[in-house]
Formats: sequence, C-alpha cells, structure tokens
Amino acid sequence: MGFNARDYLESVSLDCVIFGFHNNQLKVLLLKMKYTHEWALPGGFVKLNETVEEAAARVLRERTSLGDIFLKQFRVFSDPERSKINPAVKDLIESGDHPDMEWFEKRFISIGMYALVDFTKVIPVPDYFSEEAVWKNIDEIGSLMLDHNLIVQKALNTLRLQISYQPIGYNLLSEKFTMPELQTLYETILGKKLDRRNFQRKILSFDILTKLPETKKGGAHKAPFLYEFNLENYKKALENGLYGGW
Amino acid sequence: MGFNARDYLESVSLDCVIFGFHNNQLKVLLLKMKYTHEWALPGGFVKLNETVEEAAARVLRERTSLGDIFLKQFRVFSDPERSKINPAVKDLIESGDHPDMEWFEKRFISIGMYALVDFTKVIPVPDYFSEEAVWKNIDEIGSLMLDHNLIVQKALNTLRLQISYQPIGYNLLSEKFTMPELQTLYETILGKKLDRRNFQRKILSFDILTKLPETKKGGAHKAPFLYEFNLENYKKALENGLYGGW
DNA sequence: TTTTTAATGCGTTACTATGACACAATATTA
DNA sequence: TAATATTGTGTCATAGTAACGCATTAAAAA
Repeated sequence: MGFNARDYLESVSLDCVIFGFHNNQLKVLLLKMKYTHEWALPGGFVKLNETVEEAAARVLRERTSLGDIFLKQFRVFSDPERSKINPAVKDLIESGDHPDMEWFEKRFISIGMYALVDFTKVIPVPDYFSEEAVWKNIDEIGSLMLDHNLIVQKALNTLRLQISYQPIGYNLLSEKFTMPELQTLYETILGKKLDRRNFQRKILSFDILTKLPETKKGGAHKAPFLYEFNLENYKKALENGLYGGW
Repeated sequence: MGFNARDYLESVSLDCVIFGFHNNQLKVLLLKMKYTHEWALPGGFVKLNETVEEAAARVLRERTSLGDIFLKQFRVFSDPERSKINPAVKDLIESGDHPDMEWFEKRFISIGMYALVDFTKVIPVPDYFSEEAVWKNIDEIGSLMLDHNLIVQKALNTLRLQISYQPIGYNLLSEKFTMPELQTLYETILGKKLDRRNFQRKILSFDILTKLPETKKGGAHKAPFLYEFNLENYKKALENGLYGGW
C-alpha cells in the first residue's frame, strides 16, 4: 500500500472508463475521493517497467477484481490546465499524509482507456485516494473531478464508433444471453431504438452467435432463446471489422 | 535552436507519421539522423504549456513549413524497452554536444500522431538531430529507428480504418483534382484496385464533391473533369461518418 | 382451469445499395 | 486522319435494408 512516486513514470497518468451493463442500463464505475468527496474515474500511473496497457490492467484488476479485461486506449488528454489543481494533492494535504507531494504538483498528461466488463462479476474496490467505488448510470453521472466528464464523453463516442464496425457484447454480457438483452445493449450504447426483427437478422448475419436449444424462462411472457458468442468468429470480426466499406 | 530539457514535459515524446500523396504513390516524410544515419519519424517533445496537439502542430510546422494541418493522435507506444537505447543519446554523445544528457537517458512513452498533407506544398526541413528530411514511398521504407516501423504500420492501419467510415482526400490532394486521382488515392491507401464506375457512383453519393466545368488537359487521352471538395458537407461527413451502420 | 396479455419467433414486401460489365466520347500520339 | 488509351455514362442482376404482419407462448389475471 501507500504510494512511492519513484516507482512511476513522470508526467503520465491514466484514466479508465469502465463500462458495465446491468438492468438494461449502461454503467460506469466511479470513485468518490476521500477528502474532496468529488467523483472521479479510476486511474493510476505507469510503473517504470510497465506498458500503459499493463498499468491499466493492473488498475482494472485492483478496482474490479477482474483479470483478462477488454481494454483499449482511445485518446490522450493533455490540456496543460487539466491537472493544474490536482485534487489528489488537496486530499493528501488534508490527510496529513504527504508521500511525494512535489510529484503530484507537476503537470500530467492522461491516457484515456476504456474497458468493457461483465457487471455481474465485478467487485468494486476503492483505491488509496478514494473512499467508495460505485457503478453509476451513464446518464446519471454528475460533475466529475478535473476533466473526467470530457473523458467519459469521448470514451462513449469511441464506443459508439466501435459498435458500427466491430461486434460488441462479449465483454459486457454474461456467457449466455437473450436476443432482446443484446439488442438493448446496442440500443443503450447507440442511444436509439432498433427494430427487433431487423436487428436479429443483421446480427445473425455476422455469424458471431450460437443459438442454444434452451430458453430463458422466468420473465413474464414468451421465453426467449439463449445465445452465446462464437468466440472464433467473434474475434475474426473484431480484427477484420464487420463491413468492407470499400 | 539548441535544446533545453527543462522546457519540456518529462517521459513524453511524440512521433509524427506525415502522409503525402504524389505521382500516384503514398509517401511518408522521414528524417536521416545525424550520427547514426538511421532513418526516423519526425518527432518531438511537449512544452510545459502545450497540449500534445499543439506540440505536434509545432513539429509539423517546423518539418514541413505548413500550418493548419490535418492531425490526429492514433495510439500511445509505451513498451518499456522501446526507447532504452535512444539513438538521440548516441548522436549527442558523438556530436560532443551534451545538452541535458540524463534527460534523454530516461524512458519515454511516445504519442503516435498522423498527419495528412498536400505533398506539393511541403518544404521538408531536417531538425536538430537530423541531416536530411525526405519523402519515402510507403512500400519502400526500410528499417527505421527504434519502434518507428511499428508506428508507421499502426498509422497506416488507422488510416485504412478511417477511410472506411470517413471521407479522405481534402488534406492529401490539391484543391482541384480529377476523379481518377481521387480513386488512385483510395486504391493506394487501401492497397487494392477499385472499379472505376462504382467508385465514382459511391463517392458522388456522399455529396462531398463539387464537379467543376473545367477538364484537366495535358494528359494523353480523354481529359477528365476537375472536382473540388464541398467543404461544408465534407466536414459534416467527417463528424457524422459516412455510414449509419446501425 | 381458462382467458388475457405482452413479448418473442418467424416471415413478407418494397426499396436501396452494390458488383460486374457494356458502349460511346475524346485528347493526345502516331 | 486514324489509332489508342482513358474517361463519361448507363444497365442489370443480386444482395442488403427498412418497414411491417401474424402466429406462438410463458406468465399473470380472471
């Protein structure tokens, strides 16, 4: 525990927008800072022998208890003003605990990463600077620390772009899921309604789903079939994209 | 002139893949390092009061003499080994000139940026560490310094992805251009032949071109019409993308 | 137990986009 | 003036998409 600045690369931080999906709603994992009580994205720094991806995977593992997470850089945030007043510094001052103060007072550029995780498998854990780790609905995020609102917005944009040329869902849903569940996920990310029948035809045409013989009973009304992803084809689609374009 | 490490953000560098198009070939601007004579991407560091984009624009301006360039981050390169042996250090040692040696010996993560420029307007200028700035065909780039081959490859991938959902050409061609020229640009980036007639129909359907009454004479054979981009629609297409997808 | 309800499974039709290809027009060169 | 290679324009069969209909069924209400 604790924090030693000498273990980390200078000037560089990273912020993770961790997306989850539950009760038909897109959610983001947020931390409540200890002393300022501001809400913030889980973040961290890059150790001297780590890649950025490894650092992010470490942060993700610590905050969610999950390994092997879908993780992607999407943008660097480098406004010189963005971290001038780093609340972490305020926190540390108020805490009376001062590990490497000067370090925190420097400017950081932050590498924005986004992650897609299975909501049901996550155990949110606060970090050294925060008192609480909570899932918040994407449309109920209030004001966040620093430029974190901007980071969330850009991550969502990237996700929306990604969904139009790559499959999405494997990392956000449980292993088995119904067609309506998958559709709601798409609708939530895209922010618009889709036709039930056309959605099914299109997503099936990608050949990334396996229809199971079972149905999901328990809900009111007709029981929908369960599906799972055909991982082999799913990964191919991730690499090659869903559309040729040209 | 010269170089003072204290003016720059630590641990962070940037590398620019500058794409140009000439004689129906996609080109990249490369520098030949002074002492090691290795080929490298134009790059630089971020000043204390700059954003990454501003730093890249500054580098671009210095290497090409152009302002107002299409510029985009596409990825951070952060392998801890990538810059352990920074040739710039070797150069500086051999040069007998030692500004801030310790600084260069540290690890850097590099922000990969790519730029699209009008080849005909560029005046290549070497930087402090290089003796030559030259355009090279994309398929005739040999071995580059550090991980720069990887950076070029990833930039090209990004460009190919971008072309499938956004218009391309405004920054790479002259103001007026012919349909065959635009098609060759697409073919070069995509690395495959396209049908002349289908290409024209599709690109016209995007509504980003204005057909001019003039033709381009001088070539052998039938004179093709000249076109220019409808900037208003072009920018809309950049923002909204060319395809709905869902 | 039967009926009602609302969501799901499966299908149709009109329309648009795409790939493959044909033929006429024309600026230069021979 | 004719030959040549390239461009301008158009057609047709096919695949993909949007919009919508109707039968089926699990659970809840009667």
